[in-house]
Amino acid sequence: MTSPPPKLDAGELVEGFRSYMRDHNLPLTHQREAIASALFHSEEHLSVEDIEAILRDENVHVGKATVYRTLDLLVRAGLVDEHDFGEGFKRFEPRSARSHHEHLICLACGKVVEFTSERIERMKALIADEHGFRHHHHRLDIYGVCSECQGRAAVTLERRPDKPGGGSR
Amino acid sequence: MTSPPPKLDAGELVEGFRSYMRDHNLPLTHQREAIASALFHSEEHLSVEDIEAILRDENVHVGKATVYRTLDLLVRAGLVDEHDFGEGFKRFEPRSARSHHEHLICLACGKVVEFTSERIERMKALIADEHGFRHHHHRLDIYGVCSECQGRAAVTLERRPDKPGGGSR
DNA sequence: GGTGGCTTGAAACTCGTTCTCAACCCCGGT
DNA sequence: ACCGGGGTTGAGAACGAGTTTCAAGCCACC
Repeated sequence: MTSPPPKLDAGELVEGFRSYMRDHNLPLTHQREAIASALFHSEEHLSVEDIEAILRDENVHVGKATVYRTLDLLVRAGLVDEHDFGEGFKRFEPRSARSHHEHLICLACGKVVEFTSERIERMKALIADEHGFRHHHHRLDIYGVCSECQGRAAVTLERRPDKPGGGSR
Repeated sequence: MTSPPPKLDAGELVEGFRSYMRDHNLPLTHQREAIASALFHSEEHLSVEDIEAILRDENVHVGKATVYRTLDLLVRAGLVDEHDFGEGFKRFEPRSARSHHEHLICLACGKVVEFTSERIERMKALIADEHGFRHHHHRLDIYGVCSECQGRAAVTLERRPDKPGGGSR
């Protein structure tokens, strides 16, 4: 959906995956490599469906159970982050070298923009502390309409996760 | 799960619901009143299952389709907020007179604590602006372990929504 | 090359949520 | 009070993301 920006360290991630597998005595199958590679070479926040489509385009057939299983593996390996933008399904994103980031989601076109904020990082720790919580992780998603979509006349906000008016799945 | 704090303006909300129905020429059925009342008189973030249990205890039988439909109605009426804490199902909360608030979720016991932060309110607008987004709404959930659960020895973080290691549904 | 154990894929299954449709109820008019 | 029509209800079927099952297959080490 967004223009394809410079790839980040896909190679590194693939290498990290290989060594994780080796270290854990897990076989590195073709399927696993294909899935990991598809995800690592993408800048998007991919859904399982997206991943299946990419593999299909590459004429690699992988059952969906395997896709789910491998994504689980990647998440547990710490190489991929799992997100729920309230669409009714999950999205996955390679964990880059970049620090933790938040998301801006366009309600009109679905585009996801990432950003970081030192201040928010500090604040969340403070707030957890204030309430006696030991902070584990957090999630900040800001939903709005991106500049491009604001241009288009009378944008109807179809996808409105976690808010009034949200449609069906 | 939490101790029952002073009820907020349940009566007001029920009244608001009645006038919304009247204004929109929608029939006010027993089922709808029962569902709205159950939700408005609760301080918790209720799941559909929770609501069904409350109604069952009151010996009011309501089909689950109706529960979902009525919740939809309440959300559209702006009287109820819908939340997704990554548990695989939604939770509903009466929209109190209080301003928008964020959530602190205990990964061990599931307790949800609400808080507000002027600074975060301002920051989210600023950030949206910076990226050319017209801000619509946002969601900030902080996951951690509450003070009570920190006491219990070796708490295993079973429910880890939106993060590595998250279990099944 | 053989072999043991983990992985795979298809299909069945789970579970939250939505849809379908005939029976039913609310409510304004009488 | 009674009617009538349009929205509502409930049971169950349907749906869709995600998980489980299990026999067949592949990886890696010998």
